Amino acid sequence: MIKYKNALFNCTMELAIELIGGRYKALILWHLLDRTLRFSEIKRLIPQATQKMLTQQLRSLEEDGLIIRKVYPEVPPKVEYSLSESGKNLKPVLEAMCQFGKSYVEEHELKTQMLIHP
Amino acid sequence: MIKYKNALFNCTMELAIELIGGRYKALILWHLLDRTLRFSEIKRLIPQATQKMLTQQLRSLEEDGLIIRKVYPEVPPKVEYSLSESGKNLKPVLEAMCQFGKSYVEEHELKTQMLIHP
DNA sequence: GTAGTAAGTATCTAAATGGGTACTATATTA
DNA sequence: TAATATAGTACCCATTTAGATACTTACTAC
Repeated sequence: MIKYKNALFNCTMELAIELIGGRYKALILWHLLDRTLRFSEIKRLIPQATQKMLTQQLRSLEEDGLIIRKVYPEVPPKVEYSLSESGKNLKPVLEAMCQFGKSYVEEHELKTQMLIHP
Repeated sequence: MIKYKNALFNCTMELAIELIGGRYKALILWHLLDRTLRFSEIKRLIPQATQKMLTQQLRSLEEDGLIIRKVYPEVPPKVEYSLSESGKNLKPVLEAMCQFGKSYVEEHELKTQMLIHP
């Protein structure tokens, strides 16, 4: 039994789901694996998420100590997000997920189409 | 770009999240990694989920071809769930998640307490 | 003849999630 | 003088998700 933030988890798997199971969390972490990103860059990388959603997910990831939020006291604002040490531990998970997705696409012969980006 | 069930995904990671991101999906798959399970066994393993939720998640996993549902024409009913070949490809993901959870518990010194089971 | 069983479905309600729009700050640019 | 840029917050509404409860089937045990 694991206690975290007034919730009980029966196994580490349940805790892991709680930590990275959010709507866009794994995707954000995946992008941060490459490098530190500004808020606007994340928004551009995940256009299907609204600004509110991104802010929410980023705050949650920060609270759980998976990412680090660095605010520069400038105008216009500049905020950089990067992976914490805990967050970096997610690398095997994220890479395995990506690999699984790839194999799933191949097995199920999902049409992969390139779209020209303006 | 990947097209799956009338939805578009920008990368395999997004698809993977769609497939295993549901409330109890990863947990169900994790338990099925060990062995085939009857519905009632899954219910016992994940008591925090209602029957409706479990049925829903299991149906979704079946639709996505990650698990196999075998119904025995008996009364009372007997239904067995097992991993498909696609589902078995999730093993590295699930094991990495579990490992991450473990390291997170250690790093953050979350009290792990044993509860006596009646 | 009643109770219990396994794996559900149906229905209703409550709570969480998500989207849209408007608003904020202040320095720089046109 | 007005527009632009960034990283938000505030508010309202719609949708989705989740929970609780009752019901079903047909066989077996009591």
